Amino acid sequence: MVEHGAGAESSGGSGSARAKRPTMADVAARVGVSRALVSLVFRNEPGASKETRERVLRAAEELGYRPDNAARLLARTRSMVLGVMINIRNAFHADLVEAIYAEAERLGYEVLLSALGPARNERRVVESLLGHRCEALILLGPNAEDAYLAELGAHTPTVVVGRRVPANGVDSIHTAENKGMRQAVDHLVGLGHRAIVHIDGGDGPGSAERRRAYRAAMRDLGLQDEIRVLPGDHTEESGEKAGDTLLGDARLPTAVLAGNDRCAMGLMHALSRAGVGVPQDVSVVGYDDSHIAHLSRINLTTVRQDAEQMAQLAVRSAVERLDDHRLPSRELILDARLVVRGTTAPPRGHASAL
Amino acid sequence: MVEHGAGAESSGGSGSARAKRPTMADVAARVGVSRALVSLVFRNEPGASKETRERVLRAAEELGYRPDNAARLLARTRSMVLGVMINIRNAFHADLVEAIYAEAERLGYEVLLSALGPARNERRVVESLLGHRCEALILLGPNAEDAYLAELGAHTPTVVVGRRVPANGVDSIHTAENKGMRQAVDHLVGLGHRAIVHIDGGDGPGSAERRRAYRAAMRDLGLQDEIRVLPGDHTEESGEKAGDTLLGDARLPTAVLAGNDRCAMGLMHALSRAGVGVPQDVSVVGYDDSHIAHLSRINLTTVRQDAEQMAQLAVRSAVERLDDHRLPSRELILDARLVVRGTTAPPRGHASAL
DNA sequence: AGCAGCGACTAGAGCGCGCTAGAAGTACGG
DNA sequence: CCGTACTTCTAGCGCGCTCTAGTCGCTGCT
Repeated sequence: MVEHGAGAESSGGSGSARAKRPTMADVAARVGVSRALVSLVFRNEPGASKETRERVLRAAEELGYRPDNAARLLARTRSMVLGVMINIRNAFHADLVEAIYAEAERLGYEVLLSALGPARNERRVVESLLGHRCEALILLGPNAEDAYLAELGAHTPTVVVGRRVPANGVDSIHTAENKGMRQAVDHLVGLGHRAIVHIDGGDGPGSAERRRAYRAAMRDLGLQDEIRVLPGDHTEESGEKAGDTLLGDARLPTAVLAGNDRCAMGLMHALSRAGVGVPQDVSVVGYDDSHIAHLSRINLTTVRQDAEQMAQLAVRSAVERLDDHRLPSRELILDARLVVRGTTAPPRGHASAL
Repeated sequence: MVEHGAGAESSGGSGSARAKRPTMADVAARVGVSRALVSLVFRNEPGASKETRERVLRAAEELGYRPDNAARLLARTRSMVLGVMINIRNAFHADLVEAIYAEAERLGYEVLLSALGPARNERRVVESLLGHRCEALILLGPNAEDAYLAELGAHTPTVVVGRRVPANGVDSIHTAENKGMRQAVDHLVGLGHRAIVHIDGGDGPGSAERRRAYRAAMRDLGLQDEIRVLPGDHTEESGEKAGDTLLGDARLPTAVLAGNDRCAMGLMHALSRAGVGVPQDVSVVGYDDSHIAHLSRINLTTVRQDAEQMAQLAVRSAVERLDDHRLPSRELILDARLVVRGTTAPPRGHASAL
C-alpha cells in the first residue's frame, strides 16, 4: 500500500477552522426575518412573499445552509420516512429498492436503507431503522418468525415483501408461488424430465410455499416417487452445497428447481466445476428473475417476479396503513410467470416431443 | 393480482389505538427517577447503580421504549454517523458495504446508506445523507467532478473510494490501476494476443487511470498500433453496446479489457448472443473482482481489488479526519492483482507458447 | 366610520434527547 | 464538629426545527 500525503493543509472555502453548520437562525438573522419565515420558505408553504422567499434562498445559498433532517424529524409530528431492510447481496433487492425510491418520492416520502450483514441480523437492522424515526417498515425477504413480525406490526406499519405473513397488522406482498412453481414443473415435465429435484429455501421468504407447490405439482403429474427436496437457503453457497450433494450421488437428477436465482447461480457453479453441462446434462430453474438472470452468460430460466409492481404496492400499502392505522392487514399476491431462457432443455437422450 | 383481506381488526398488544411512541420521560416516570438517569443508563455511562440500571431497563422493555435517534443526533454534539453513497446495482459495492458496516461498528459509528438511482443523482444522495446529520461521507465510486468533491470536502470529511481525487480536503482510496491494467495486458500478450481493445469507463471512478495505463502498457509492449479504446461506462448496458460495436466491425479483436466487471458481463452477453465464444473467440478481462465474478458460470478473469481492506481504510480515514479536521488529505493506493479465471485463453490458432 | 378578511410575518412552546452543574447522601480522617 | 471525597442522582438549558396562535397593516364592504 502506498500513501500520498497532500502536503498542503486542508483548505476549506470558509477558512481554516471547519465552520459549524449554519442553522435556520443564521439564515434568518442574515435576511433580517424570523426563523419561522425561513422555515416556511424551506417547506414551500404559503405565507411568504415571493421577494422574501428569494432573499431567504439567496442567503441560505451564501451561507451554505442545509435544513437539518434530524431536527426536522424531531419537530414534525410525521417523519415521512420509510425504513427499508435489504440484503445488499441480493440483486433482486436492488431492483426493488430502485422502484421503492421512485414510488416513495412520488408520494412524498423519504427512504432510509439498512442492510443485513454477517454481524447485522434482522432485529438489529429493524432497531436501527426504527431508531431513525421511520414511520413504517418495508422488509424485503425477512427470515424472522411470524411472531416477531406480528409484534412489529402491532406498533409500526409493516410491509413484508416476498413472503406470506399470517400475522395481523402486517401487510405482505408476494407472488403466487404455487403458480410459479407449477409452471416451472410443467415446463420441465413437458421437456421430458421426471427426476426433478427442488433445493429448498430454508426459512427464506416464500420457501415454504414453493416447497409445497413443488410437491403438489409433482404429485399432480404422477411423479410423487420422484419428489426430492434438498435443504438449502437463498444464497449462492447453499446452491453450491446442494450441487455437491447431488454430484456425490450415483445418479444426477435431470433437472433442478432452485430456491431462488442466487441459489441457482451457486448450483450452476458447482455443476460446471464438475464438468456437468447446463442444460445439456442438467436443467436448472431459478426464482426471482433478478436483473442478472437475463445476462446471457447466465441466461437463467427462472420465475419472474415483477419488482417494480411489488415495490409500488409495498410503498403504497405502507403509506395507506400510515394514513389509516386501523386498516385490516392485507395480503397482495401477484402473478408469477415462468421465463424460459437457456438453462433448461430436454433431458439427455430424450427425443424432443411432438 | 389477488387481494386477501385479513378480516379481523389489526390487534396490537397495546389496544386498538396505536400508542404514541414512549419517551425517556415515560420510562423515568415509571421507575420514579429523573430523565437524566434514564439517559445515563441507555448511554452506558457511569453514574447509576446496578440496581436502578436494571429497573430502568426493565421498565423500558415493558413500555417498548426505544431511544430516538433523531433526538439523540440533535442533542449530541457528535452524531457518530457515517453516510455512505452506493450504487445498489454494483455487486462490488455490496462487498464494500458489508466491510464498512463491520469496521464502523468496531469504531463505534453508525452507518447510513443512500443509493443512487435513475432519479437520484449524486448530489441528491449527498444532500440526503448530509440532511441526516452524517458527520462524514464515504462515496463509493462517485462520478462527480473534482470541484464538487472539493467543495464537499471543505466542510465535511469526505472519503472517496475507487478513484483518485486531487482535491484538497478529500481522502481517496483506490487501487494501483496502472499495475492492475499492466498485469492484465501482460497476461493477454503472454497468451499471444495483440488486438486488445479497452472499453472505457467514461467518467466512472478510476477510468482515466485505467485508460492511461492501458495505453502505456500497449506502447511498452510495442503494440501502439493496436491501441483502441471504445467509449463506455461502468454498467452492463455499456458493455453490451460496446460488444455490438465490435461485432459490427470487419474483424473482432482477440481480447477485450472491460472498464469493470459489470461492463464485462454486458460485453459477454452481447458476444454470446452473437454466438461468439468466450474465451475461444474472444478473451475478456474485468475489473473489480466483485463476488459474482468468481461464480463459474461467469468465471471472469479480472483485476482484484480488496474490498475489505478498501472499506476499512475508508472508514478509518473518515474517522481520523473527524478526530482531527486539519489533517492533510491523503491518497491511499492499494495493490491490484490480476486474477486469472476462465474468460481468457490464447487466441484462436495461436500455438501455446513455450 | 367601523370592521371583517386577508396576506405577510413573528413569538414561543414544544419534539426527545444529551449534557453540565450541582444537590443529596454516605464515608472517612482530623 | 467540619472538611473532603466519592457515588448517585436531578434540574434545566439547548440542539435545530415545526407549528399553533397570534400581531400588524392594508383592502373592501356595509
